[in-house]
Amino acid sequence: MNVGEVAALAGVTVRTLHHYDRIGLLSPSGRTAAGYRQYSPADLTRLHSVLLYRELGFPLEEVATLLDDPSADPAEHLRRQHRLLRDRLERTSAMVAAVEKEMEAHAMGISLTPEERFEVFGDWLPEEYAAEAEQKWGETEAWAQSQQRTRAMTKDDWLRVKAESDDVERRFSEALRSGVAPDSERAMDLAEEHRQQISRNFYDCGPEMHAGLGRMYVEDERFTAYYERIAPGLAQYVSTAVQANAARRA
Amino acid sequence: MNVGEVAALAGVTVRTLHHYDRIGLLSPSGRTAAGYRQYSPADLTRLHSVLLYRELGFPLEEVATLLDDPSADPAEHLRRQHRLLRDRLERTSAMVAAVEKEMEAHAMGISLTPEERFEVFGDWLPEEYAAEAEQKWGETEAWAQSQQRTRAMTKDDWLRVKAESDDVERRFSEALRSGVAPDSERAMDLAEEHRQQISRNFYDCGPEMHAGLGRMYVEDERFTAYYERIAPGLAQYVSTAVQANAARRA
DNA sequence: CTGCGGCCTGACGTCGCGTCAGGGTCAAGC
DNA sequence: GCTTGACCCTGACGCGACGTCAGGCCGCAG
Repeated sequence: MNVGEVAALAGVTVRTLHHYDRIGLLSPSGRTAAGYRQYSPADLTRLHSVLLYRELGFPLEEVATLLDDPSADPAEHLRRQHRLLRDRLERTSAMVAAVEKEMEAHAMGISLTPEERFEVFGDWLPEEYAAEAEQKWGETEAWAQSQQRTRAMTKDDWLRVKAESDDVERRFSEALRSGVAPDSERAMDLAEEHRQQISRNFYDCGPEMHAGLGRMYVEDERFTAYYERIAPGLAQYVSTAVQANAARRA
Repeated sequence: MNVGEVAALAGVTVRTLHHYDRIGLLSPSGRTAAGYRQYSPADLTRLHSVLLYRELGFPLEEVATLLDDPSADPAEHLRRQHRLLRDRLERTSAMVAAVEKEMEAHAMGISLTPEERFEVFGDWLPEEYAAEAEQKWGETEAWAQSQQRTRAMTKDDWLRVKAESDDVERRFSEALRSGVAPDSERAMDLAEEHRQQISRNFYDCGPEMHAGLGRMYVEDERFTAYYERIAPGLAQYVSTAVQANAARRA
């Protein structure tokens, strides 16, 4: 893909891509004979991360160090991005609530104290500060250990993890075949096991998030295909079980 | 208040306030004999709006035109800010969902298509574009009319609106006095009337938002005081009724 | 072979401040 | 009354992340 196409796809200008090239943040993996920039799928993946981190307020230089850190795998980035986005969500909710409070105060003819009105700005510092905090925390042992564990997944570990999930998937398909209802106790227990497995091995996955994944299993064809290849009807089955389990734990 | 205090309160640097002064975005309403900037409460209010709009991605010059527009009253700004924040909330949710999807895809060993991964960036353009859109839409008649209606609240209109809400508050306090349960049909109907009144006269207030307001009536002393001055126990009563009504309509 | 759109590389402009530099101000303590 | 240290002032330059030309090279449709 050449610059124009990438720019259109990612919703940025060509100039931005030029800039990222010059500062070494994202250099296309190839050039044509005429010097045209050629972007590979891997470049697009990187661009995606760049844009996410940028949106979250990181300076480009820091984005570069984050992405070029050889000790941070893709899953690590996804976890970080997820955390940062959830922070932002929380903060935005707080701001919405603050504005609603002001609306109501205004309607009633009450006026708020300045401290109160700025409090949502005051104790903020998350996104940008998150970078610093992370650097500081990056030095602590707890963090280092958790880093270690996820990063140090050897091929063996991966096979073990894969075996674990294969096991749950197999038991799901057995339950399906033997006519166990997807919203039954047994199916829900399997779903819960699935959730805990994800939390242990990949990322922190609460019931709410798990329910979201469940929906995806039937809404996105690729995830559907993944389960349907194991057994026909399994995607819908797992999806239902997962959502029933989420409802149960809520 | 002088610059340092304001800066600390609002969570910005002194330099930022200097900048806003120079570009005429926010000039303190007074100076001491020695030339020290003196910020009034009104200045703080303006600063608050400035920071909100800035956070939402508006260029400062545009913020200035928004705030200096004599045809936009405070309520108008609150409505706009509320709308923009909700847009942002939606967008951030979409991004969170996208990241979760990628996490799951990654865990399963599936890879997403580039189009898909960028779609949350692609069809975006809300916040910044919102400004443009607003300018374009600002020319349409429908918008102009709705502007007219809210802005054109004369003293008479205000009195009528006030009478309306006084009426509901009075009927609430009657219900309270005569022992009608706050989660009864009657109380909930009053709550619903309250909600529709707000929507008609002030801002669009859905059940969910109304429930939030209800919570505030007991959590924030000023709102509590407002209702308690009408009748003791009314704050809690209205709060319960409002939330019961919200639950009913959900 | 001639447009015409897309790509290239400088190079300068812009926005929203950060960061000194050089100097007055003010409340506190000696 | 005088110093001292924190806070304030006004330039003025710097910087990050691009926007915006300018001048020129592809590439392919007609």
